Amino acid sequence: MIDKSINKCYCIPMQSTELVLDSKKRKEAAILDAACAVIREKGLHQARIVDIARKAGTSYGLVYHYFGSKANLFDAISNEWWNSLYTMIDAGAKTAAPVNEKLAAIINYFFDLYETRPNLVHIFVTDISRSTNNLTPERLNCFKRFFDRIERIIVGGQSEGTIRSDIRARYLTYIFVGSLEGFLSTMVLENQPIKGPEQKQRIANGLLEVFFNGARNVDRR
Amino acid sequence: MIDKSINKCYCIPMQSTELVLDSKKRKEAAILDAACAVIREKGLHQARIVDIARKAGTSYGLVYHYFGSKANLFDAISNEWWNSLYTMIDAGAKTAAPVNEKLAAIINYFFDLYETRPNLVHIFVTDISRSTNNLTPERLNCFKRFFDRIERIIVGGQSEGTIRSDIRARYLTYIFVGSLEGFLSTMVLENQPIKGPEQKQRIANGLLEVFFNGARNVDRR
Amino acid sequence: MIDKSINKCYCIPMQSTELVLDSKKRKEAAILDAACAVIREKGLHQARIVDIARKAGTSYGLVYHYFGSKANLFDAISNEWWNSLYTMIDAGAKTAAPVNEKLAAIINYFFDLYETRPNLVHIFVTDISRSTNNLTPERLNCFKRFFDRIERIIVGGQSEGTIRSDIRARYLTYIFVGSLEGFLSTMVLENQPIKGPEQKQRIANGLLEVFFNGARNVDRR
Amino acid sequence: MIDKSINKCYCIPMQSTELVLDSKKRKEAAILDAACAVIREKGLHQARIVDIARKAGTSYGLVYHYFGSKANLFDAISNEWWNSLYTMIDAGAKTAAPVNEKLAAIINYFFDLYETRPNLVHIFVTDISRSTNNLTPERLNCFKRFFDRIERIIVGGQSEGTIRSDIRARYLTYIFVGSLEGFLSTMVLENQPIKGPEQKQRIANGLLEVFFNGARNVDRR
DNA sequence: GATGAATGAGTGTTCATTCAT
DNA sequence: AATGAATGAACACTCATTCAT
Repeated sequence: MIDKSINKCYCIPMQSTELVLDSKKRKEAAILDAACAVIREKGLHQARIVDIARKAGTSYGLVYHYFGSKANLFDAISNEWWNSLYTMIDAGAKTAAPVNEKLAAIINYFFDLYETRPNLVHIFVTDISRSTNNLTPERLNCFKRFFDRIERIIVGGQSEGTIRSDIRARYLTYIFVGSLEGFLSTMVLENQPIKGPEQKQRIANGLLEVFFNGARNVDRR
Repeated sequence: MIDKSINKCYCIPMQSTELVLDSKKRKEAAILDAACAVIREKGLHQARIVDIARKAGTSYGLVYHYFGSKANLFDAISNEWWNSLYTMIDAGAKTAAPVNEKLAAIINYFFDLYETRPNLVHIFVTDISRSTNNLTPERLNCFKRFFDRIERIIVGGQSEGTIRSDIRARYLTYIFVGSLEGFLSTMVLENQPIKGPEQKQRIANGLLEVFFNGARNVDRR
Repeated sequence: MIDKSINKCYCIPMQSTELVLDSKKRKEAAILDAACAVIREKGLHQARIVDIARKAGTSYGLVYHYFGSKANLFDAISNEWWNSLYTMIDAGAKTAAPVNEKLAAIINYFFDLYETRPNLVHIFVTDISRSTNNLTPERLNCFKRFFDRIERIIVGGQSEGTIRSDIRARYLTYIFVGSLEGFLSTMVLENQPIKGPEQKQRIANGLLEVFFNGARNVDRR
Repeated sequence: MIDKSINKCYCIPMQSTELVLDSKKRKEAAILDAACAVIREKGLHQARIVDIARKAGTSYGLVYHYFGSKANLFDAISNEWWNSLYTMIDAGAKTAAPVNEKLAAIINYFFDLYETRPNLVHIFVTDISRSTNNLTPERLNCFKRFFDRIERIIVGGQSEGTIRSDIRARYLTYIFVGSLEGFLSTMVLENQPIKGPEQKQRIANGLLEVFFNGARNVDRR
């Protein structure tokens, strides 16, 4: 259900079916990969183009040749992040799956991505989400589009009666996304790897459980 | 229950009972206030010492006279944030109040602070929480101390049987803090003021409701 | 006998046999030359990188491109000084020339250099020799290596019986180098040019004469 | 024969005969002492007024109250150095002592001073002698006056026939002072203390011996 | 006299960006 | 396409000096 196309690494997959992946694309991908690694390590502002180029095995002139500016380079990363995310959510939204499955898919998407492309998730949590530097209206919009999509799912749940309507869908959206990001942030900032699929499942279940059924001890109800 | 001492503004309270608030403290406070405003507006990295000084109505030399370096200045802000937070939580923790009240107090603390000192909350959401620049072990520790306190409250709830024990207290902590931060982030980044005490109450209730009882529509159960 | 390779100017020799002296080396040399001039004029500390760049006809950014820092730039000058000096002494030391000729060669080296590259000699007398700023162990070592080489020559003289052994070779070294530096310092600080080869010869002879035979009037002995 | 007044410490001698040494003088002396210590340690340029004041146990405002500026403070040290030196030489010059005794007195003056006030000698060797920063005509004049006095002594020796006249008195002056400074520099820069009066005597003798009789092995003559 | 708050000129250094080769 | 030499705006920070108290 989940589009995992984002999981593909930027750099040349060894067993690529296309025999000729032209050098241009290859370099571009190497630069993007390197950019993710360096930005993750140092943060967007401290990430120097020279470092990125060096890590990508090219000259820094080439970075400008391909991307024009540091801002553009970051935008390329950002856009890829958001587009993958939107695509994934939209693909799920079309299905007739119940709300909890749709939300589960989103949670899994993030955790899967954290395993395959931790740098990107790190950048999302830090420089994409919160940097005041980057707080252009355009960038805020990316977030709104994300929230809107989640909200639509939740509204869907409210319409079909599976989600309570006495709390605004927008608020529920913030709570859902906030919880998810809370987990990701901690893992990312403390550099914790996910220890096996069971832990991933446990966390995902915990998130969904609390979101749907709350933290209250049922025995006492 | 909640220690609101942090709410006092750094700058000279107009109706100060102490007639003499020595000039030194006054300047220091003015600089801290200005720093919060500028850092909030531009982000830590883009905040120039000259701007802060100008906004504080002093020369930039004085900023160094008092704080020694930009990093120290930011640390002063950070420390004040964390210490106020710890103090508030600890004060609440001592009481015999039920878990939900303790958590409500924490939620209220954040939302009240957002009204009285929005700059500080903004900085928390952006530069204190997420900046990779600042990811020193010491700064991670501040976060851990915060989480540990929340976790202790939740463990308390698990012991007394009001909070379910089938989900790790640490996970519940991430969910609780994440939800709360989710709201704050949105308000902060979209520059939304809280429209009156009713809205604040509605949000706070929403957060607690979902955390304790979940988003599921009870009718359908 | 004396290796005069150091006498070559950093900047492009007008009658260079190599048609292509790549621009990179040329700029680097121009910067070093300019650095010598500015440091000589203002002293290491007062020498501003901007001045050096301007005198070299480049931007100050390029100075950093090539040398990384002011300290590195100064080290480059220093190292060149010391290496040339060591090379010269070592070349002379290998020969079977008598001690007085070896010492004469060293004296001549300094005075020749003072004519061809007065800036460098000036810097040696002031910033290389005496600056407390620069008194790192590494820099002291450079001096020690210089003294060790002179001492070895003098010990050679003591062994072969031409130099008295009742005074420690180390002391004689200090006296020899001190006398030589005494002359250089005066010329350098008073900005005196050497007036023709006869004066140079007279000074060199005076130095050697007194070092070997003393200042006492022989008639009276 | 040698005026050792310079040896007195700036700060209050415990057994002062004047019972009341007014606080003003005391502070001034403390500042001068501290200045010597700090300048010796860091070099003139790196010596901060704050450091000097702190070491002197006063506020930096007071340094300005007494000395007006950093340059003045350094001049006070410089002047004291030169005046003591001139006084000492002039006192010796008036006597009918033979040249070698006069020069011996000068050598002893320096080495004695190195024991009692090493900081001052250090500053002489580094910042007074060689700093290009300080190369004002006035400061060069101080040196000239020193050299002139030595030259006069040597000319005296040439007149009375004890010193050879085939080498210019000025050159002999450079050689004498250079040798002496060569020793001092080494001791100062390597932070070597003089190990007892015998070593001091040995060095002084060596200097005079070589200056008068040369380094040549007499057996071979 | 004594203090230290306040000032701001001055400078080393970084780094995105341009462009000739 | 690819390189890296060259540029200069921008900024943190130092520290001598002034001056109100």
